[in-house]
Amino acid sequence: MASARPPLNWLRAFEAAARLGSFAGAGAELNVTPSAISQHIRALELRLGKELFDRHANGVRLTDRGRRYAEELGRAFGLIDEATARIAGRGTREMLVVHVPTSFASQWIAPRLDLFRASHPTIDLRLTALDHGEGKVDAAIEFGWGNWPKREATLLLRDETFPVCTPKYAESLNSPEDLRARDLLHVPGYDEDWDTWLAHVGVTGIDTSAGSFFDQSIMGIRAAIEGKGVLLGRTALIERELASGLLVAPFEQRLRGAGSYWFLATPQKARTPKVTAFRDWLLNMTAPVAAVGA
Amino acid sequence: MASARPPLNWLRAFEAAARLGSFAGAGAELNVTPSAISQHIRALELRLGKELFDRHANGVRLTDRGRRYAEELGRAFGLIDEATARIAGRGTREMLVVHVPTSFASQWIAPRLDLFRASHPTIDLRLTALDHGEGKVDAAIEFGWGNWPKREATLLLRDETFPVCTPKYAESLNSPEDLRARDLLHVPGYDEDWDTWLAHVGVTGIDTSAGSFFDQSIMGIRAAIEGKGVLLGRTALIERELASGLLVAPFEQRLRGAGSYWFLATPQKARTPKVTAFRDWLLNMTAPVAAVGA
DNA sequence: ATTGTACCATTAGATTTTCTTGCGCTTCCC
DNA sequence: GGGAAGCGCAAGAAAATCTAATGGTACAAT
Repeated sequence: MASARPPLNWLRAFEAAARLGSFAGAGAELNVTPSAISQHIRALELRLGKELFDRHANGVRLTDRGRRYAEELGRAFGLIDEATARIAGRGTREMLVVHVPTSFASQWIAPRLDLFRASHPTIDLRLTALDHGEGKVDAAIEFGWGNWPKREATLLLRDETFPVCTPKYAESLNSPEDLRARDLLHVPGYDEDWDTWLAHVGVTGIDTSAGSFFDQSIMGIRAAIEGKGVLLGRTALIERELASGLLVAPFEQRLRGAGSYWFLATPQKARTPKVTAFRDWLLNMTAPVAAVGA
Repeated sequence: MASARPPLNWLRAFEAAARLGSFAGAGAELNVTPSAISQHIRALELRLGKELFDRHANGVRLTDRGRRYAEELGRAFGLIDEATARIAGRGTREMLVVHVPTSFASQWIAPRLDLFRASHPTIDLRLTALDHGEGKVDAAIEFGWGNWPKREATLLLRDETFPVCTPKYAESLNSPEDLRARDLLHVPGYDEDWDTWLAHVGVTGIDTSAGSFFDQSIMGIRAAIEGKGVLLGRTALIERELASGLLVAPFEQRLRGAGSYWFLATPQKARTPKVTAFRDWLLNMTAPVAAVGA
């Protein structure tokens, strides 16, 4: 009878406190303060009309009743964990759900996933480009300026913007002026676009309203790889293509943008081990940066 | 491993939907909208990386995986319910926690508890005078004007205020002027006090700053029963004493106050069966009144 | 073919639940 | 005597949950 069941979060707090022998220990396991645990257990006792712990100034002790209840709850939670592990098919592994731009996921994270898996075999990643609403994902990676409200923002990558194309396409590009006669590939949505770059290198008279436009960088990258034009690329998303020679930078001028890629998580989520582990791994994979609390 | 466990409320929503075969059915059982169930299950599937339901425009169908998972979760929740029933010692009975003024609990509810228990044998009551903070109690009974924010208020009792004392004490009280030479018993905190009543009956010159003062009506009632003075009593709290003759009203003038006793619950709590049952019972026990949404 | 009903999906914002913070207290150890 | 550890409490902040509104589809009834 669901309606006689106490709130499950209270039971979770109680079971953890009983198993670990302290509110402080339970708080550490559940990533909350001991005060939160105390309030849950107090509420549970109010609801049940029974004392589960004897209170002492230097710690709590389970009552006999509390110990029996905790044992049974422990078995129930064990069943839940086993069922979840069986259904998810990952044993003691856990899922980390991250909201990431498609291009960053494909171009930057996917090529390194083997490294993450090797160093964190118990964490499965789910990268989603969709917005699932508040609290449904564990963390996010966003491009911007780091000033998101209510999120801890950790700087991952500063980007540089510069033209790229195939080596063959580059043969006819000796100076930026040569872009006039070529197809420009655009990915709108950033402050740095063809106008910005051309102004940066002091070239005028090129029609930047022409060319092909893509909603996502990865589409433009693919078009460039297929030799369909010159893409205004960004470092983070094409470093493998540059390294392999699939794409080259026909000019050496690069534009340092104001935006960067940031790792975002709410303070509560940021404290969970899997989020911490992923963030630290990302930081290891990128240049040293300082975390900026937003 | 607690950290790989999905949020328990998501599991609860999923298990109910699976067992009842619809999101609408699960919503009805858990007193939430089907939309809430839908969002929880979607989030769970995101977290697990597995589909638990096949979606159809006219309803959902469990996948095989979903059915297996729901069966195991059902067993776990069954363990939780059994353990809770064993510890609480009330089988399928459930606890209703109500925040009530001490005097109202003792003087009005307690004398009728047998009637409530007889008509609702599956609901145990816990009456508490303490404030346990938001969301820790299921409902409240308060004295006031019915304008609490965010609470559904149902009028229970309008009160009348008038002097009461023992029959023996009343022998020397032929008119309100006779109160001048007697001990007044006060329960401060109401708009209607001795000053108000005396003004109401047109009597002046009685020192209402003298006498004994009690923080709770039940103390004053006991003092009156012990013949220690004349209490300015209120209908709801002394009807049994009046009926038994322990206390009498030496004068017939009664003061209709502005305040009343109200039954309060948040809209969410108000929808739960046990809260509904208790409120309806209270209404049956009191004069017919109209519910006022606050 | 049309209409009504039932159900679920999605998004934005409201509400509720949960949690943190700050402070206070006690016990125990050094 | 002082420091460390632990829990309690209340107020307010943060997070989680939920509702409302709208839209869509399938199916049954007409």
